[in-house]
Amino acid sequence: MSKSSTIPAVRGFRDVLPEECAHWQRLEAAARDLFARYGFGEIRLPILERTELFARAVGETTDIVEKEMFSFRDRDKEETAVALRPEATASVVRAYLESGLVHRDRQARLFYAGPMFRRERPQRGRYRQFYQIGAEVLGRDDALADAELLVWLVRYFDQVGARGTRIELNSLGDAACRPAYRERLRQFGLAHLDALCGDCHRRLQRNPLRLLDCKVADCRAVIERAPVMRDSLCAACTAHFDEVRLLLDQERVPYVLNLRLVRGLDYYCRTAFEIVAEGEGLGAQNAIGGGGRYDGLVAMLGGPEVAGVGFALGLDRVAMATPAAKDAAPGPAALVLPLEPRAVAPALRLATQLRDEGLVVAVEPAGRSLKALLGVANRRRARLAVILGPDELAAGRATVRDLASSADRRQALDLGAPGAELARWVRAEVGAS
RNA sequence: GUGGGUGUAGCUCAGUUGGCAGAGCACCGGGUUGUGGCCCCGGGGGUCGAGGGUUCAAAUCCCUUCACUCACCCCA
Repeated sequence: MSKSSTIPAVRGFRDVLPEECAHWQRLEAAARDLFARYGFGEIRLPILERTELFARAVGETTDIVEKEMFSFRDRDKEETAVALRPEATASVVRAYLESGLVHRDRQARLFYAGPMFRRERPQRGRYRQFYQIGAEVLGRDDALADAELLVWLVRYFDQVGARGTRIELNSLGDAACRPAYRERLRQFGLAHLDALCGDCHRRLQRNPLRLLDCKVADCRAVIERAPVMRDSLCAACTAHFDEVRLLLDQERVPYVLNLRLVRGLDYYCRTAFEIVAEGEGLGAQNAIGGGGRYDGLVAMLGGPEVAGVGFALGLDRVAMATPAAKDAAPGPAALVLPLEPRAVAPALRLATQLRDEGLVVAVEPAGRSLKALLGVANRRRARLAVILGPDELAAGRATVRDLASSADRRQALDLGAPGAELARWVRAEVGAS
């Protein structure tokens, strides 16, 4: 007689329940609408890719690839290493090349929405399965493309009512100027080794740029004096960055320059940005979006030299930074209440007819007292209770009770009438109440 | 991966120096033969996160473990 135990969800994985889903759908609908206006088409991508794709695109030595991927071997002959995608840009570029989009029209404007997976330690706003909405512009190396994305983001946050969002902007340089800067920064770090924290020692080995955004006070004091990327940008990168900023200023896109902004994925170059949400209980995970330019990525993934720029929004976090609809979901227009088993079939008949006419209708099972059923109707916030008991069956007419006014329309609803007529009657009652 | 906090009813939480497992809300039923909300009465619900140990006796003390949570790290 042992009670079987429940099976919990996997660590870091969670359910998004209807109430929260309603909020998410609003956020997604707003994004789709705005994407359409900016000429983006949706792309639906696989959730599973070859591990190699991310290793090459995101970077072998990034945390994401080194220790955060859900990676395993498929049971095919080659035992292919596959992974749940930790991000989608690599997939978009893979699809762009594989589908031949690259040949049809070098420029592509694509958006996607869906779950990503990273095996990090869960915390508020950080889940092992999280959702991103993202956009990519392929085949465009001009500053206009970068600026358009940022304008999109500002319009989006405005549209969904995200409060306290801030765009942080930086330029990371390109293949011509970044390596030299990277080396200068590394040398600087080595020269101040004993003043830097343990994390920074590791960063120095793996990704010197990361020194720039260390949060330890002692490190920051040192980093203040470190060389700045902006002073190391080549002429082309400077010109590109200046034009992006000029366009943003023209469109009155508010942003703050953050010369210490670094992005974690290897493929970023030139424009890099992050959207940070202040307050609103996001905790430490307050980056609700991020993106930038990745001009070398297409070539890295085996394609021609094609530029690209894009962003991703963390839907879980955007949801936390935007107000959910305050008023609870409205109840059904009518709740049909069969008082006895004989009334069940007519109840379903009636409900189906009304639903076919577009009304929101619910039906309760028989077997409970009228009192109990009306209690249900009240809790569900139904507008009308449609009562089907012995009297109603005999008369062929349902009693309809208006839950707000407590007014009964006894012998009111002709069960033999066609659906459209029933619906018209119900609509009139609901509208009149 | 590292460090801190918290796990008791569906939810929010009490639970004394170790001594019968509790409250509020929610749910179900009754108070009214077929009329909801408010009120009154009653009821069902718990392996006290899990496993082990100490003890006559453990929700309480000890160890281990899991989950959640906050920060680091990382990132959306």
